[in-house]
Amino acid sequence: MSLRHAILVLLQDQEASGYDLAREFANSIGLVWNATHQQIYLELGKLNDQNMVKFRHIPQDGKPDKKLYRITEEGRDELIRWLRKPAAPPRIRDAFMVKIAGGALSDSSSILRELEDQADLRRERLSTFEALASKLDEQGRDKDLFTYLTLRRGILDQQAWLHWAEEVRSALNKRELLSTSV
Amino acid sequence: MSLRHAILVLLQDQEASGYDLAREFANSIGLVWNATHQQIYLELGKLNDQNMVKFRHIPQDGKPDKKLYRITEEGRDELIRWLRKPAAPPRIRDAFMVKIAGGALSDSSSILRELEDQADLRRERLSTFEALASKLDEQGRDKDLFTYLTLRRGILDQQAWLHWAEEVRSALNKRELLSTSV
DNA sequence: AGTACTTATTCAACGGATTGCGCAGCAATA
DNA sequence: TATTGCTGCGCAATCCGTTGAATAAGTACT
Repeated sequence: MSLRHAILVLLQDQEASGYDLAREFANSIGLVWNATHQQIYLELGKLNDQNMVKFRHIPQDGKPDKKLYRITEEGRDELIRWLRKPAAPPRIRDAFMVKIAGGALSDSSSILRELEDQADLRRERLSTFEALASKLDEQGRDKDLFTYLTLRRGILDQQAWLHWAEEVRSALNKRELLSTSV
Repeated sequence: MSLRHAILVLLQDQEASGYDLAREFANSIGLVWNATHQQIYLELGKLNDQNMVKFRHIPQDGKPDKKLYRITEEGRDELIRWLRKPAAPPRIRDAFMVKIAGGALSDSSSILRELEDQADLRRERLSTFEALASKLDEQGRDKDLFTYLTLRRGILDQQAWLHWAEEVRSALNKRELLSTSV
């Protein structure tokens, strides 16, 4: 429901092409909302039809032409309206956790293997978020306070996950010992 | 993609009706995967067509009749096959976080108000998860190890969120002071 | 020279998910 | 007595999202 609003948030302070937005969805906002380029182009089309954004055509040579979108008055109004009404709690859909819940069917070693893969991913994210956050520190984080707070959310989330992974490791190792000693 | 697998996990150790499953999706597994009753009934129909589950008709008096589903051999095979292949990382779609990212458009007070609403929800969840976890403690948590680990994930997640909320509060209060002193 | 990646947009098909509705009867509360 | 809530199942329309592909020209690497 609010891919549109995520796009409007991004267009708030910059004019951008669909391609630009897709890149940002892979990085900054991606922390909080995922979208593929197909979705973004589609949504930009709809937003344009509804006069929430407008674009100008930029011919380029060497590269394909692009459309630079900017938010309109109506778009900003819509965004503000949306910001005012309470957000629905996020739906949780974590396939890996479904596996954990059904873990009794697997053997510990294969769970641990996948746990490590997921942990690698989390560690990677953690260090990129930390790098971005410390870059903000240097320049004073008051200007980009909300970017900073978003990053903090990501950081705390990864840390909590990694801490949980520790618990899983020790619990499964203990279980392994019990089953082999019998 | 894996609502079906979440259902199969639940049917592993109990026979259940669509209604029973819906309740569990609102509680235990809901921690990890959300689904509405419409989705569940639809998926049960498909699973039945594919012989992953079968059901028996239970007439009841006072209450409407129900269908009690149980997992079949084929269902268990499918589940095990799915458990073996790596899970895709969960897509993140958190509308409230989009609001935070676009927070510069709102005033601090309305952000703080919604933050408190969300915090209430998290605190509520935290205490129900903790209650469930301590119930497992008493009976020894080794038998239901994976339920316990799933609960721990939920607990750590809520705690991390609440910790983040603290950071947001102090950051926004500081910001408030700065803007009023100018 | 061939392969692969980046910039840039778009379409089509399919499947998953949400929203809204409908039926039906019992129990409990206001 | 009216309303709300619980148990229990289901359909239909629509929307959202994913997957896969196509086009097109430049750059960079092997």
